[in-house]
Amino acid sequence: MTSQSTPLYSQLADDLRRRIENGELPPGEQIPSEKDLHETTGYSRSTVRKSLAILVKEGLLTKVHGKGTFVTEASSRPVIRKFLSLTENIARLGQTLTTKVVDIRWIVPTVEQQTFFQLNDSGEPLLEITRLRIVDSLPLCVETDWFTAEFAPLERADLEGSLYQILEQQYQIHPATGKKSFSISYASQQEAFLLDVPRGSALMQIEDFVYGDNGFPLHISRQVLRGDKFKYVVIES
Amino acid sequence: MTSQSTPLYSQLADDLRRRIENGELPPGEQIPSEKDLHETTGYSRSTVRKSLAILVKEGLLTKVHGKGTFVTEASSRPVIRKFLSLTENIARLGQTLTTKVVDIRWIVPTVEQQTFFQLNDSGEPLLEITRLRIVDSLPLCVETDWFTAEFAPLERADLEGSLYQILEQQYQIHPATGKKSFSISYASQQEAFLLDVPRGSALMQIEDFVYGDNGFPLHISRQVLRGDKFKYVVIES
DNA sequence: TAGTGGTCTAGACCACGGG
DNA sequence: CCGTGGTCTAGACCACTAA
Repeated sequence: MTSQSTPLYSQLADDLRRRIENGELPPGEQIPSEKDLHETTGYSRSTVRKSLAILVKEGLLTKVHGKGTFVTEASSRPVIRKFLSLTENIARLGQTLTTKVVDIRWIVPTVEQQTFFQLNDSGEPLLEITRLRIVDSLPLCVETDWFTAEFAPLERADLEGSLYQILEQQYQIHPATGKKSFSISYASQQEAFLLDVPRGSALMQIEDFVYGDNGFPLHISRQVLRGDKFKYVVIES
Repeated sequence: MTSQSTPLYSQLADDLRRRIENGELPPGEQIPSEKDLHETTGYSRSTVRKSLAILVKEGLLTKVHGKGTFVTEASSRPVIRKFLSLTENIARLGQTLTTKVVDIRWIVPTVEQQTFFQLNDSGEPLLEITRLRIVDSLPLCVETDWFTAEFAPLERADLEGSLYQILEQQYQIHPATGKKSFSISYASQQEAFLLDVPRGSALMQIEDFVYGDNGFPLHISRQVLRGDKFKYVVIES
């Protein structure tokens, strides 16, 4: 009854994720066995297993064959767990993330952007949002996001928080899959100013091409961050 | 009959992967439907789906609801698909990767390394292998790998190819899960020389803490690469 | 409407860990 | 030995795409 059309395994995964982040299921704790969850939820074991697989992939749960499933120790959790989740991940580390909107404008898409968004040559512009993200008063990164006109209302949204949350709550869209690339770029004048580094400094550049869970292109994101001050960690499995 | 204890879904995934890399299933081509594969292989649809999920995760296949499953276009494939797979991924792009062993030595582990490998304070040394990897005569990265004494025979192996292959063939161990981190470091004298860049140049640093499929710590790898010349791409799903 | 992939079930047997 | 997670099956119904 939580919702109508979201799959059962997503609902169960969301529920467990919430209980983990609440502290109800603390790190190191063994969670109920698949059989238990099957019985208490009424879902089949396959469905339960699919839920757990999601959380294992996110690094929140660890399975041990023959023993059970455990909440991953905080120390070995990925710092950044999924797309656009800077906000919550920073919060979990007990640090504060503030966001300042630097610029919002409509731009003519590049060829690469046109391809990704499957735009005709109709000259449809893209919404470009540039924000500065600051951790504990230290500038972390300059993030630029591009959206299609479909998301025009974002222009008037409160962008000083988590874009991820806005997308979920106002559009019922969850970033699902995507392509992420890492490279090095050098600080432009604006980036140097915002990040408080010399112009031309080496920055880590992370580009995301993100699809929503409906399979359609959602947005493009480009972050440039001070790679000397931060590490970007991902868990693979 | 392909093998005895490897799961059916792995066997099917391996088979399809081989057919894709052979060119038998070219990029863009639609592969047989899940129902077809179920009938021709005799495996259940769930098992077939699990195989496909693996290849989708690796970026080799793309599913489209209502249409079918297709071999991913080469242009949108991840450059580096899994741990230690530089060799095969470069090969797929039609480029040649050569490797030169720079240094092999036994070193005293750092605290971080001791923790990962679960070493006692017995002073057990680690095998450190440093190699230069060159793509089409352009130096790509300096890779340093650390192993426990268990892998001492590596010292006398042919290290000018794929470490990944040696581990699979001689130790029957497959890199499975791990933690990867991205940051920026600056070229040391040796790195500058090997990569043909000025000393102090910004390099992309990728650290891997890799576990084998038996769940035990396998090795640590550190790569520093010319982030101005290459992008490191990962597919998320 | 026919064919595709997406979700879900109920049940079976195996492999591993620890008493 | 028991309880855990890992693999696998046979079948059902739904949602999407395209003719």
